Amino acid sequence: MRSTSRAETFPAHTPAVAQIFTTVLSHGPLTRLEVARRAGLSPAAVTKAVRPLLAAGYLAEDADGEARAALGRPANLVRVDGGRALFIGVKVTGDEVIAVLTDLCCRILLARRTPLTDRAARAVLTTVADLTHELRTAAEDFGAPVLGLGIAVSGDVDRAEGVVRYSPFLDWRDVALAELAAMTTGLPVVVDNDVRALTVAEQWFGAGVGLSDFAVVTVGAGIGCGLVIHGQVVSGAHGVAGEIGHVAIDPAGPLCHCGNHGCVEAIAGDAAILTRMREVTGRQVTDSAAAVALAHEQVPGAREVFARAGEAIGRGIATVANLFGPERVIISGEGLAAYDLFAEHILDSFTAAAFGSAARCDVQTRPLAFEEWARGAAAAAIQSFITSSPTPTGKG
Amino acid sequence: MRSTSRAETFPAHTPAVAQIFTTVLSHGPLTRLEVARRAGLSPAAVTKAVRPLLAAGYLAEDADGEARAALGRPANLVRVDGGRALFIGVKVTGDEVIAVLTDLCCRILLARRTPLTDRAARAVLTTVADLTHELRTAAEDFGAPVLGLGIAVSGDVDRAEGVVRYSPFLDWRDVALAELAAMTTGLPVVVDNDVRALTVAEQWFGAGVGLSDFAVVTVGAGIGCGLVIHGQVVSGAHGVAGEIGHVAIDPAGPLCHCGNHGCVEAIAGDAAILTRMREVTGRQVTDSAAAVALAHEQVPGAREVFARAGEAIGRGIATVANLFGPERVIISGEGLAAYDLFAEHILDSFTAAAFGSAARCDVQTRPLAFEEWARGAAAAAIQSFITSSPTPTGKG
DNA sequence: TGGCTTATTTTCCGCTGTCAATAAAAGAAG
DNA sequence: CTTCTTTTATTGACAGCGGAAAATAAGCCA
Repeated sequence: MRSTSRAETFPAHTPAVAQIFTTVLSHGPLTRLEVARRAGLSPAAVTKAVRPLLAAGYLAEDADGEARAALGRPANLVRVDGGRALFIGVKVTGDEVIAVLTDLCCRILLARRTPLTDRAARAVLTTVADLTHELRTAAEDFGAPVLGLGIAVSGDVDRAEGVVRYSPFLDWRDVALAELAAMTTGLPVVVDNDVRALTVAEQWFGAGVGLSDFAVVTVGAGIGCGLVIHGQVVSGAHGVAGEIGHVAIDPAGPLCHCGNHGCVEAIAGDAAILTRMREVTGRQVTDSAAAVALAHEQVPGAREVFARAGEAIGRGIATVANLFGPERVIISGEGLAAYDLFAEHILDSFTAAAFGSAARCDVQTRPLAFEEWARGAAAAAIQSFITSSPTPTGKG
Repeated sequence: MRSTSRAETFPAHTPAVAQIFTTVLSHGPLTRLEVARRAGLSPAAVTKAVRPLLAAGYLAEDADGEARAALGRPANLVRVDGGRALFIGVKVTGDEVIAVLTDLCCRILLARRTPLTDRAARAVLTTVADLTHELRTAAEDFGAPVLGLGIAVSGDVDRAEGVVRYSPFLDWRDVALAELAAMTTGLPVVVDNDVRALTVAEQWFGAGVGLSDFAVVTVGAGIGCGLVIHGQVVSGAHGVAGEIGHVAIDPAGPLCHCGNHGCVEAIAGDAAILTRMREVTGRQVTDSAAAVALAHEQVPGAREVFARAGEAIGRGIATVANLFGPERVIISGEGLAAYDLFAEHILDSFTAAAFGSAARCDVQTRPLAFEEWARGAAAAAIQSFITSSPTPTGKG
């Protein structure tokens, strides 16, 4: 997180405050007593932590809960005032930049997309700055300040340093994106890997709320995976983790760009599906939509291409489940457009390949709108805003 | 942890004390200043935490460090007094029970093994109790009390509850082993999965010291894997994790007892190697030693069997590395007896299959003496002794 | 014997979160 | 309409942890 201007910070002077706030953020309006139970604190601590947050406007008190227990003093529900602060999330792909404006509860207020003609860092930075400026201007209508900018990039990203180590799609190496973007926008900036950002969004605002161990699998051009273990997003000792796309499941499978045979991505990635679809049907298929159409038109062999892809994904998920035993796996990604073609095969092969209790893992799917990646970036910015302590506390 | 008698407990009234103690335990004798730095605390806090531990005899002060900086007041090294307390670790296999007596530093003082004729829980319990009694009697010579008993069992074990949910090798289901053993021995008892226990031993006393993300892979009858992520051992939401043995790497591979084809264990487990060795050489091979001998004798095809197994293990490890990005992978297990036949193939296929930075993961091997599994159980007991807080502090 | 340097201890001190008591806000009971 | 009961929220005293800074200790070196 870099910032040039002295930006507004979150008044979380103690871990307990941050924890209480995130509890309210994730679990909707709650009574103070309920918050105390969920956060493992005493009610007194909650009262004390909530007061400054109310005063600062980050929390609000609902007049009254509708459905009330007949007896006793009525409870006052505490909720996050989403309108108190705004955030911008940006996803940079090889072709375009997508930006969203969200509130503190990570609800999307506005979305913008701009095609990208030049992938050089400088050009991308300009586009990001322009979009940010545009959304910031629009944000004035909402009467709340924009307090952070999150940028999601695929590849090897060092979030702590704000540096994109290596992004194959953009052909970037060691770009200090957070620092550059902070200078041009004047906002605190978080840069993170796109899948990890999406995982943060699920952890705080999605299907991962309340779970300490889950995985997010994204299906699309690449096959990615974000892991949350012990309540924390896994980044890997060398900054890379969750490479489910390059889990090799079939030595006899097609050659992957990573040099191995039978990676999940080499079977179920968009490009792989297109290639195979061309081989099988003999037709010119140039995009995923066309491939899906062929399958829906019952063109001979077309469905089998998706079946094979689904099977590969299912086996990849089973591998994840066998290795760390998540409570839930959330499947998402642009590739889900073809989910009706996949679903059964994913689940079947997952069930077959999951060992013992790992099969008890709950496999869900979640549609992924095009702005969702950018929302992930916003979630990362929100997370950083809340947890980045104003007091310089090191961690061992 | 269940205990019938009021056992001696560790005076760790605050997390800082436990952390300081484990720092000294893992990182050998240290000056207080050094401990403070490593634990991220102030020197004052260390002094305060160390005092009661010295008084209770768990820590001791070395008169003086030999190699001293020329200048300034000489430092006083603080170390754990291993002789202060003893622990017993027991590993139960299908054939025998192995027990070790260790000191607080998890150094093995004595080891015993007893064949197992009856796998019923009652019979095993009797054997465990006998061995425990024997070691406790012998422990009197060391002039320190035995403060805990750890039992390691393969299969699905719920450590928190002390229950063996399901152990295929023993054919146990829902055996409340900790409670039973605590009743018969009067010691605090920890029951854990064998691979997890071994992982704890590596984390605290072995090659995992100081690492927050690493994996332990065991090669033998089964292929197992213990994971430490974010400094904690991964247990999985349903109590099962690290099933690297049932990661399927080749749909065309041999049928595994789990019902899938090409699991790592179905290629590289002891039984798989023996079966394949018989097929390839046409000889009667009944144990692993014989298989290793054939390979060493250059019997045609024999080396290839091990090569194939090594390759499977390497690919399994690469899968772990791709998904979690550990800093290190420690390979161990009885199967390492054949390591010279494996090594190259494991490393080659790991390097080939690891994606990007995952290949930077440090792959080590570590010989595994027969008592090592039991030592893991002792490590679990030690860990539990130190971290189980006397004050009932819940965690959310 | 001073001076210098580094290690350890001491002495406050702020701060956090708990405890126990109290206030608040209803409906229920008389 | 008052009083009781029940549940929620708040208050204020308090204990304890860990930090900062200053003091002290313990050697080397002139």
